[in-house]
Amino acid sequence: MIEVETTLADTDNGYVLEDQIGHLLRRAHQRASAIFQEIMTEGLTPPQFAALVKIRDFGTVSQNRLGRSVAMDPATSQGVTQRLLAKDLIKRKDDPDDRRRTLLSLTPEGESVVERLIPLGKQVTAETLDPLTPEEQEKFLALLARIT
Amino acid sequence: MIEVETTLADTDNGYVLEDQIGHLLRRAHQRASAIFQEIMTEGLTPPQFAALVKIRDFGTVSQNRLGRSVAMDPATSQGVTQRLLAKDLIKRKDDPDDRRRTLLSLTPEGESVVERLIPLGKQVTAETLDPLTPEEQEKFLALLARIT
DNA sequence: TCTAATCTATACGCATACGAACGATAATTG
DNA sequence: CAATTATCGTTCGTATGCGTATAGATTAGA
Repeated sequence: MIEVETTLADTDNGYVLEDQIGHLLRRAHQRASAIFQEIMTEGLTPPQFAALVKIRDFGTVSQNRLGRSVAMDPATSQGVTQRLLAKDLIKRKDDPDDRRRTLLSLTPEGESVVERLIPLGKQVTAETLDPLTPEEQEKFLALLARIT
Repeated sequence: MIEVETTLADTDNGYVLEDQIGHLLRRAHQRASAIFQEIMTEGLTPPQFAALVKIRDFGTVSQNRLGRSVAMDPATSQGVTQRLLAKDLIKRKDDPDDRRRTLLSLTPEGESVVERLIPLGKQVTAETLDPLTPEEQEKFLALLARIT
């Protein structure tokens, strides 16, 4: 994570960067990603882990539908899928019913990896929320979900 | 922004992706960026606008210090600075007191752009927070700032 | 003072992230 | 049924964002 230095002489002007939601979201996301990288193994990134968990939930899913379910652009899905394929965590086959589609599913290794990493995922969530009390955490998540 | 499709058959397992703070932060940040793009002009990105505002606040600042103040890696600062230079919104000169440094400041055009765009920045913030009531907004920002 | 640690800017590689465009295929609709 | 539309996966271009490495400059400490 990046050490942030405070501005000493804010010329202000009615617009303080540090009060803007976009800037705060960017920094909070930065911190969450940094915690993820520290805790998670297998060289998995947050989007890769999210995709993996979702594929497990679906069992079998097209690349496009996977992308929609985790809020990834088709172009982004493409890259994430490629990297999971390269790690042999997922496999693909043509959809017999729709020749435009490719169906994704976990490999046996992918399944065991997901199961093994889910506890770490919970640890990431806990550490990211650590600065807040349990009540605050609940309140915060509820509000955050609404501006999503 | 990306249309998110809900999983129908969550095999769950004690780990629901949609409840994880990292995933929610990623999506909220996505949405905030999308709103920014819709409203802002000049082809400025959120980090570019943040840097511009900060340079205005500082008056004159080294590239490195600018980066720290907006939570950007030195490598990232580099790219953002390059693009602002290419748009002629900022200028650079060598620091006479420290030959490692380069001092950044706004060009006249940069100054007028910042002043013109700040109202749009406020609009972005307002729209991003729109799903929440004013009291909720205040509470949310306070909590968000603490996990930053 | 002279060396080691730090700081600054830069460069490269990898991974999101999105817009735009494209070819192939499906679905719709007139 | 033919023509238009929509969907799916892919590729290209641009912009963060971080890790790592490097080189020059500066500072701190022995």
